[in-house]
Amino acid sequence: MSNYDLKQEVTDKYSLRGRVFNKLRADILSGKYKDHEELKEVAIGEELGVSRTPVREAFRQLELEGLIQIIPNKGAYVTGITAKDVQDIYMIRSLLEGLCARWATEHITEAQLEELEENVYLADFHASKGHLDQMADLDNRFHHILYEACNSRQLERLLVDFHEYVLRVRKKTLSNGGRGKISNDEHRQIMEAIKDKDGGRAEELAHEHMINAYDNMVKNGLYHIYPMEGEESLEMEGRDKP
Amino acid sequence: MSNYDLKQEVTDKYSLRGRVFNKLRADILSGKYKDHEELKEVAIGEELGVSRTPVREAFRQLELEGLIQIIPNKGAYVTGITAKDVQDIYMIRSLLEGLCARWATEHITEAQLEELEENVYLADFHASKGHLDQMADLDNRFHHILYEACNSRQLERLLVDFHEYVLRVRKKTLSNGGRGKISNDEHRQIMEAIKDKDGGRAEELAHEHMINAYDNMVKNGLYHIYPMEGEESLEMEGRDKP
DNA sequence: CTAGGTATAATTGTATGCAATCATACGATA
DNA sequence: TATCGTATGATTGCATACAATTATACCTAG
Repeated sequence: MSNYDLKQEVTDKYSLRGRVFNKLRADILSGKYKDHEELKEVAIGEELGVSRTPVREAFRQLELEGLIQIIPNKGAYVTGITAKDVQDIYMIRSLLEGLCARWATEHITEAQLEELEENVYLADFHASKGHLDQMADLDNRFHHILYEACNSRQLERLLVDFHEYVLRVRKKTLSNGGRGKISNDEHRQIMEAIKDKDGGRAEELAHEHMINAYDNMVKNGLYHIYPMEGEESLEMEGRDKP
Repeated sequence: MSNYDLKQEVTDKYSLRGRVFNKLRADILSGKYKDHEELKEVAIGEELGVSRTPVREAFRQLELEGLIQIIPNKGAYVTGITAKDVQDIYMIRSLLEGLCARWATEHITEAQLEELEENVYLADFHASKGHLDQMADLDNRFHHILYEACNSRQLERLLVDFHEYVLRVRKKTLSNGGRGKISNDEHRQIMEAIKDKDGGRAEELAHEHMINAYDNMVKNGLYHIYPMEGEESLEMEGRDKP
């Protein structure tokens, strides 16, 4: 995986609850826990070397993210994620990324615009060199700048969430063929539309960018639902297990 | 308030945690807790007559909904909701309701379509009679049918969530002037577009319907952010407080 | 042999205790 | 007087104990 770390994990990374949450989410999205599988508090707790309390708190959050369903007094059941979910999310994202680009056009600061330009410029360089990790970082960063620039807490929260989600089921999308270069060209167009204060064009370009990304991902089989491959293991590092 | 109950509260209503969650969310959205106010576990717990455990679990969920921010080892702080949040949500919703209508056109069942027709027909009657509560129920139900009909877990989850959200800050939007009638006319047009299998038109109509609803709400000052008025009190009914 | 019921086990829901962390106040020192 | 350090209190993080609920197994009656 790349060395890019989202600035804020959805929940804090250093509490037990946060680590349980992130681990379980990763395990669900990566397919370790199968659809409809029951998650038992004590079992999870023992596996991770923690008590039921942080496990329960993590469950509550996973439920709100739609990854598990909790039936009161019965149990927590994995909801999994299907290929259709991924497709739907990309379609939803394509609309929202468009809206985001439009709003960003109206609200972006000079500093943010400059960072966008620098991002595109740098990505051009790394694309030519085939530096995949850096490309992935810059891609993530590009979108996050727009999320911030759109000046909407609500939209930013949604998009950050979806982006997170997608990162987990996506293999290195940019690593194949010329998509890295093409993707960055699309970034450049978006950036220039924003620079020109052409919100409508920015919206349309961002919209298409997302659809292209999805098409490319599907066409090349670059995403998994339940891969079972040795993804980054998200171990509970730094804690002694009794 | 109307006698309409969302089929599923976001979290179950009869556990202590669920009641704490719903109560806190309502109190935040209704303005009982002001922006940046700190929520203390013991204080909330004592107020509601429960221990810290269910309060903590409710906090975790409220954090994910963006209503509070939890700073590890420090505390939970209310994020509140601003007029801009409401506006943004309506703009986001207008896009997603459009997408929902389009997808619903492709996936709606005969039974669902029939319920839509019945809904519009009935609403016409109640509109002429000025039955506000029934109008509100039918309005909610109309949208929920579409949420189900769109055949997308992801989109449904988002829209149900936003709808819930909006219900809390909205006074009786349909109660004024002729909006009830007009709104139902828009519903009819959407329904007919879906019946005609014209997804594009359904999308556009649903999109505009939402923008109209927002405009009407704002123009008439029919929503509140921090009202302090005697909203339904969402008491923790059915539990003895020691 | 099956249906129903009861006892028992397993699991979740809640409360509480203890440890860790953070805020505050007070005092010592420059 | 200002600043740093320490002590104390408040608050959260986690673990565990107990209560309530649900699932399972076994036994009995028909």
